Amino acid sequence: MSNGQAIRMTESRKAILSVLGRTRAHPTADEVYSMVREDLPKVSLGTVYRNLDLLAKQGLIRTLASAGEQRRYDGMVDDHHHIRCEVCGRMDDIEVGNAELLDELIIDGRGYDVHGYTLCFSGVCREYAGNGKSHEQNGKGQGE
Amino acid sequence: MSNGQAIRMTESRKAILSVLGRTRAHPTADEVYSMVREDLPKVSLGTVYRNLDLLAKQGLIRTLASAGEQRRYDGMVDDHHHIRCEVCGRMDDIEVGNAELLDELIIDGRGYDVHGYTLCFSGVCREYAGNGKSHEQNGKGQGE
DNA sequence: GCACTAATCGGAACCATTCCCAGTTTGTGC
DNA sequence: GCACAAACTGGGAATGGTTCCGATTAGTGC
Repeated sequence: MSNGQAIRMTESRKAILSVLGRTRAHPTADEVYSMVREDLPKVSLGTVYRNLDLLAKQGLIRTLASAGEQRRYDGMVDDHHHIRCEVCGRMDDIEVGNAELLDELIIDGRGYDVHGYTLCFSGVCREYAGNGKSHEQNGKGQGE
Repeated sequence: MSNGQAIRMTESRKAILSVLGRTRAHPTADEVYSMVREDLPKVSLGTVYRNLDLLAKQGLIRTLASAGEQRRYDGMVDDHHHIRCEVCGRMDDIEVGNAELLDELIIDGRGYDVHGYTLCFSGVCREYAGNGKSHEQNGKGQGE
């Protein structure tokens, strides 16, 4: 999915890639910002946003989906899926069987040229599970 | 999925349900707002947001996922899936085979109590397909 | 009608993200 | 190393979706 056109690898871009490469979390833009500032204290938030966007377009990182939530970024670009905690919003990788089954699922694409899909699970992470709170989001089908 | 506790069905809530019930589009909050204002010209945006949220919690409508995008709402709460145009952002329903296969897919939930999943396809709608523009988003796996 | 609660309005506040622009850095040809 | 153009950056302002808040209105039980 690289964009053909290679981009110049500046200090700030290297720092962003390094930050995303060495965390297994899926940080938001401002989390990336504060981590990058440990290496490059003068970097600006605008630069972080601009470069996250650019690196995602290049296919070097990945942007994760979650409606109305802050955008999150992932340094791993190979094919894997995620689960989001409905309580605290953290995201983890999740191991899934043969999700490529999905490729054969579409019956009627309504005239769309289908490129891909987002598959994101939702649930409650270990930290918040079983403490009595009922977090009934949208259940099966189309999570929040 | 209803919340047990029934809510009072006020004019503005009825109007929102009616608007969502008679469109097959998946309007954003401010599209709902302007449609509701045709019936109830004095309704405020805050009320629309509050009630969309409330109705979604009640399971009477559904909130649709799409990272960094405006939230969209759907009056159909039964189990179906969506496709989003990468160019113009519109969302349509899409017909999918036995997506309940997904229920058996999870191998390692990383300690999460898994509640459900979001499955949203991405592509280019009829209107923008085949006009030479290359819209290479994130392809297969984890769309934007 | 009265008291009480829930819902609403309108606008301000909030916050993630994008835009703008002057200044700096980088790459290229010499 | 020097000059030049293009790309990049920092800082801050602007934008736009969403939430919050105080005052007002509507609904409910008595």
